[in-house]
Amino acid sequence: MPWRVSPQDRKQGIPPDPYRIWLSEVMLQQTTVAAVKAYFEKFTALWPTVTDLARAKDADVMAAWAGLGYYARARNLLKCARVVADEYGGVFPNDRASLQALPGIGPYTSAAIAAIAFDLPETVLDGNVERVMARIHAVETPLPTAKPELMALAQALTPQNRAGDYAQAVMDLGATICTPKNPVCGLCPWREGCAGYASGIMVELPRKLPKKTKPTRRGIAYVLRNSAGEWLLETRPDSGLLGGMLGWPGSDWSEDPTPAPPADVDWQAAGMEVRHTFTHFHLILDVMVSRSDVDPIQGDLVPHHAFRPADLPTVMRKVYDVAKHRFEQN
DNA sequence: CAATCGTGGTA
DNA sequence: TTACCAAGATT
Repeated sequence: MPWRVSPQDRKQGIPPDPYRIWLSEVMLQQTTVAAVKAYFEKFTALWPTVTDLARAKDADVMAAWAGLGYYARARNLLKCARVVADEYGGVFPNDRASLQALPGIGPYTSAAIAAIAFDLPETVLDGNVERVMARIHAVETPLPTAKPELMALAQALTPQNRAGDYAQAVMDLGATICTPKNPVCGLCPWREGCAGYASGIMVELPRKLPKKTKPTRRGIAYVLRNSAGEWLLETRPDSGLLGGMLGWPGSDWSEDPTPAPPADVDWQAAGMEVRHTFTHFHLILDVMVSRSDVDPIQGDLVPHHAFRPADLPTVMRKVYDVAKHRFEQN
């Protein structure tokens, strides 16, 4: 993983870069290593230091984050970089409390940075550690009720030395051996001390409270391109779903959406709907397209050369794909 | 504190 | 096709 200190660097006494540890840990929140890698490389290439990131334009950071999800992370990332640059002289604070006071850094991330970047004996509790602790101690209390109990167990095992390496080792174990499904107990170095394995219930742990089913909402998205090749787009409000991201104007997303065309022109149905699933609902979007040169009621016209579909969040890129297909039919 | 907030891979 | 899941934070 590109954010880890290589064995050679470690041997030469080269310490981890708190900026890279912080950036990787924020990107890894609820996100797989595979998805993060390319984004981490892109961000560190564009902005090698926290001071560079602090000077970036908001729109550039949001565009670079597009596709990774949980966009509040990107807004908080930039806020955090600016606090570190302006109030800490570009140097991350090296204690748990100061770290957790920064935007976008919660209990897990503050502990991870403290342990991994500063070699402090803090305990990290993420989904991996929860699962490993629940299994080796056969904790049958369901999550999230079990969190305090699992934290206490994790703290009891955290070593005073190299807590960061220990934390990463437990997370690696959870990611590769002690996996949610089909754990590879035959290869596990902790098998002999594992109460879950001994009683044969390891696969069922950690238990979780049942989840609610996702409702389906509908909506209408409008894609307009004028004769100059400009696209009608809008920057979404800073808070809420897809906050701060670029998108197509549209209706509300609800059981029965009200049409809200962003310009009083002739709209054509694209003929194909877009389906997308968010954290807590399914969305079905009807796509309307138009070629016209009327002044828009809402949104901004973006020149063709300045518009990159990759800057859109995924649901909006799906809308673009459908609209593009429709435009190319004529 | 329960709800909100993305996406892509996988069984 | 559907549901579940992944190195959580914020309100």
